[in-house]
Amino acid sequence: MYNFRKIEEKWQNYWKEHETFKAEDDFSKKKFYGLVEFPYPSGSGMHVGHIKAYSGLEVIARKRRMEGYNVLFPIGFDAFGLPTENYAIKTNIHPRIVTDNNIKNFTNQLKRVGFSFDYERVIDTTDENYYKWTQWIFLKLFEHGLAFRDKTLVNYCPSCKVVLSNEDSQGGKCDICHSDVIQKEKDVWYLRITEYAEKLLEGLKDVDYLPKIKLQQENWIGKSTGAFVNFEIEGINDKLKIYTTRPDTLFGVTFMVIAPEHPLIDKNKDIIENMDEIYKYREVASKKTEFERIELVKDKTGVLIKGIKAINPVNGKSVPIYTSDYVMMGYGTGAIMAVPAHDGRDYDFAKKFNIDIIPVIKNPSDDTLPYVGDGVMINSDFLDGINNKKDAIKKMIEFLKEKGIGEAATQYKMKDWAFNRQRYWGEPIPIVHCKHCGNVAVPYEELPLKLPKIDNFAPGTDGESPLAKIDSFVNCKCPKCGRDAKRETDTMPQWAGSSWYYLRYIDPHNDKELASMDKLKYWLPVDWYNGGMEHVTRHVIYSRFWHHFLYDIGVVPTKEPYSKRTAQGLILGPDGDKMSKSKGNVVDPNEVVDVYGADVLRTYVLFMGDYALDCPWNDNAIKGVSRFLDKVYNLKDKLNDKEGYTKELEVIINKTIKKVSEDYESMKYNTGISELMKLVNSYMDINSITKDDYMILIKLLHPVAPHITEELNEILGNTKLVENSSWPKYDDSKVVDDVIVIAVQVNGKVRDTIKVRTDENKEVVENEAMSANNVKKHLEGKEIVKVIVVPNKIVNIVVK
RNA sequence: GCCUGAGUGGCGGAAUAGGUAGACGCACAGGACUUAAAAUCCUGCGAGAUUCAACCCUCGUGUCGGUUCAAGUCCGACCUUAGGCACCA
Repeated sequence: MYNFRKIEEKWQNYWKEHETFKAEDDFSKKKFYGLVEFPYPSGSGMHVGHIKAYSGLEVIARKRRMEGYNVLFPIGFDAFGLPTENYAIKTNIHPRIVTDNNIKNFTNQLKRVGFSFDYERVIDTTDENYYKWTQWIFLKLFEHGLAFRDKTLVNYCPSCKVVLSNEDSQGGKCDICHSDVIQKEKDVWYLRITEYAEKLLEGLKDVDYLPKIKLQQENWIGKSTGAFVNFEIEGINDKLKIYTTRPDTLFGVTFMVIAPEHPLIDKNKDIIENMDEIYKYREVASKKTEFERIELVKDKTGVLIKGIKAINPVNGKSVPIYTSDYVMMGYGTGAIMAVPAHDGRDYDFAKKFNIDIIPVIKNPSDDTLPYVGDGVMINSDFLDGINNKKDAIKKMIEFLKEKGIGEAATQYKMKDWAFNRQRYWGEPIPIVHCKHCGNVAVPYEELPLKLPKIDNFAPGTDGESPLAKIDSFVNCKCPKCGRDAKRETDTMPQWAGSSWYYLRYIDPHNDKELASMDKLKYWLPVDWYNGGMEHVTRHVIYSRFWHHFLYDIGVVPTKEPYSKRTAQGLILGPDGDKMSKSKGNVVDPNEVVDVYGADVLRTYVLFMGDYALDCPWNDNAIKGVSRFLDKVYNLKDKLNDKEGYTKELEVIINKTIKKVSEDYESMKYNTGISELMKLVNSYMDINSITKDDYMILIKLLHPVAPHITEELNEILGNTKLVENSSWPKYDDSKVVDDVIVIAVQVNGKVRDTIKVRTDENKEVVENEAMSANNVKKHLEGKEIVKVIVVPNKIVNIVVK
């Protein structure tokens, strides 16, 4: 085995000394900005999953350097967050110290693997020079009315007196003390991301994201089109506004449903006859946890509101109004028109409460209801006989508009972004609450608003942040009127720092602005962003939102932050399960580097399977990769420049360059590496190889296994790094063999193979095929119906 | 329930403008080298039938149908599995 320890240490030191991977702000050069998701520096150190995630773009970054690009390939740390805070609570060690140690540990590990990051540009979201600008962006959002305070219901544990996330309160029980979680009303900060829903959706058209990534974002944004329709309330001067995506089915409305919290109820509590019953229902519904709501999907509950009725504006029919928790206040108008014949949920409800069901679209196959498909309108007056989707929707919307009872409308599922946590280890929200002036922004020149040093990180009582206990932090003067005021004590969520970090890499030490426009203009957009599928909705959408906003206020020069986004698959444990400490199937990258070296680890994580798919770790398979690199190294003993190579080898080499180049670009690293293995096998089969041929292998392998290739390059007497050399080119005329083997089928079954010249004319090929030994046998006594010759591919003889 | 992927040897996985299924690697078996082992090198390796042996033959890419000279690949219906969304009107 080659001495990887010595070689890898040597080259890592060399790269560090010579700043080999430093990105230059030289605007005359063509640039490539490759981005990987920066890690959360957890106490348990790096995971092999990190190695896989970074190795993908590492290959591209190194290839780009060889192609002459000025490459920015940065790394940093997303270091605010709960695990560190919880660890601090347990051990009473300050999160700052914990974070610094973890970052040190991560950095050492990253360097041991030899990633070509520019360590001059490392950022840490918990650094006050960084979060100063996170706070700055928040203030800009606040200034533009996109950050606001509103009441919401949060999961609250009355025993621990803390606000819990959904994850920490599963099944309605507090994760820590197992008592019942209640829903508590609280004032929280929101970012108005819904304002950008359309722009975020629209922007997807201009970027190159994997189709499944675009789809997930589209679903997350959840645009739907339909109409608002106003229903009169019988006898009183009031209206019920509903949202529907199916205005075509208006004639099929047999009842209305409103959310339990709908204001119509309280507004009319004097005429409603069964308020007691409704109050009771409302209370039960509000206590239902998320979990129960999902479980009880099929069992519809609700209460008929007695005393008020709605009038269907298209036919004047009087219909009952129910309240049910299957309609939610947070979407549309919190009220729906129910068409049980053509909606599954309305149908279930109607069956349970014995309500009329009137079909308005003919089910083309049978009369089964509910029928949610398209078809011809029936029982619908002026819509009868036309197709619902093609014509009825349009016609109905025109009708609604003309009569002034409704209009076309668009809705989004996406909700505003709840932007605060009651925790210590996060960016302080730079707002002061003043009795006289309300919520007042901390002046820009006072940023960063530093996180005060405290000793007790446990959450405050009554669901408050630990910061609420620090009087010297809380008590302050109102920046506007100068009177006594109190600071906001909540901190920002972990998503904040990661929403703009790619901008800071571009100009990490700037203390005047978050990044200079000149540099942003040169480096943006990120050319290629790779990361996990789990961040495709939240993180990527949040950062796109911030970027769009920053574009609108003239801080960044592009609309979209990332022009391309890909995602890698997980590395599963050797048992095929997701790696987790509790299962004991976690592979430590350090141990692999100790035994096999960094180059083997890097090569293996890329070779183990399709980069985009999940794949189990296999302790044995890594040996094959180790053998491969040994062979590459040992080939140096076969060097002999005198001997010229054969035509056959020339084709193999050209084909390899082509295939490897293409495979790297499409992240098919596994087949790219297998191609290199084949090339090595070809080299092994001959007596000696030339330096030129060896260099091709070294260069193609370099992005994957850079230490061994730099070493071999030096052994070959080159003074220029492989990293600074050029990517091999192939000759298009030399990627095809002169003679190829093609299969001959009889009735679709392969019976023999023949050797023919490439692009040989059809007649010759046909004759060859007919006279192949085993083919003749199958043709005996049969009548030839047809002969199909596909050039350079196959011959198929059809017989009877 | 809806939306996405994925189902191919003992294992990880190759091969899709339809054209020799199983590249490459692992594991395994036999051989060479060695006092021996490790390492390395060579050979074999989907299943079955047949044969002294080879050729040859049959079957085979989750299931069932279909289109085609030809289907892992296209179409229809389903099954399993992973992930995402979830009473979104």
